[in-house]
Amino acid sequence: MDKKAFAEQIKLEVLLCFSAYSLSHAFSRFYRPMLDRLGLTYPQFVVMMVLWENGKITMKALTDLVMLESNTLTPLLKKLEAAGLVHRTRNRDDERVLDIEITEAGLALKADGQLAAVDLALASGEDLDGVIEMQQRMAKMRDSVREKLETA
Amino acid sequence: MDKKAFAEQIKLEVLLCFSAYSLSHAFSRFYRPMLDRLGLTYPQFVVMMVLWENGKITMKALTDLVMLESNTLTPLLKKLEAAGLVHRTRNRDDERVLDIEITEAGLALKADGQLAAVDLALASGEDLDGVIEMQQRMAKMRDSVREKLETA
DNA sequence: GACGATTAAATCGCATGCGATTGAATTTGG
DNA sequence: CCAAATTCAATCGCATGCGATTTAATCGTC
Repeated sequence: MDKKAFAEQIKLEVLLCFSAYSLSHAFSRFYRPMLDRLGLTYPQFVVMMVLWENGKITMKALTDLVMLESNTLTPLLKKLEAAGLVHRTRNRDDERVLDIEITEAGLALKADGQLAAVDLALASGEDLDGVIEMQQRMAKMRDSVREKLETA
Repeated sequence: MDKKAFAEQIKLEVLLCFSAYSLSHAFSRFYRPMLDRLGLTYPQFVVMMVLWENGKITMKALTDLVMLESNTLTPLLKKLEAAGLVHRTRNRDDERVLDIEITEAGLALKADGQLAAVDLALASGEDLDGVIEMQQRMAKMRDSVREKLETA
């Protein structure tokens, strides 16, 4: 079958990208009740995961870890700051750099937040080995796609 | 190790949900140049995939297929209508129902759109068997998560 | 047939994502 | 040393997602 004939038969439900897209939304909807109790949205939770682990980080390093850019993270971090969970300060040595540091109130959420992360991780319907394998393969696929985008 | 001790060690990079989240964004960013040439965003492309296959569909059926709600799809469909790719009409038999039908201009994008879908499907770094397996497992996981959300 | 319950879509508000641009600080090359 | 290039974060505009609510139409039960 040539590419055109194959293309005519392709359907949304078999597309890899749509499975990833709809899976990501499904997780986000599933997590909402638990994250609501923490007062966090899912992207805010992702940022807090980084801060619970690292305590302090620059904007640049954060963009690399969460794979989002400053145009997304700046408003999000301002909301976290308004909620009292982080401090945002300019770096003394290089004024271009923004330092982000978790506050006492942010640290106070750590235990509950990390417990939530575990509960959520176990809610996928896969067994533990399956969860680990799928997580690794999706991460590998993501890195492969990102690699291709860079070298394009 | 108890749950609390396990939770303290958990990191963003090993979370299943974050792999799905970052994979979905990676696909979206990777696809953008090709979708730009079609004049579509990724969610618009998803809707057009359904319409290229079905020609005509109700809003209700569309929300089930793409797993998004009318509050997301109404503005998106109005943009597609403004671009001349779809018609939106009220159903004669039941005025609550919105019928969505692809136009000639929308059909004219079908061949290019479906070819794009094939190119994109092959860009993940997995071989064909791996693509199919991952697609199926992600879809199964998504359905499992959605099932749990419903019964919660 | 009436009327409360249900269903479908739209509307509103808020929080992302991200391309494009801007502005400020630093680095680099001559 | 200094101007151009680079880097970093912020800003702006637009397009999602989605919870909550509203509006309109239909259904179900008496």
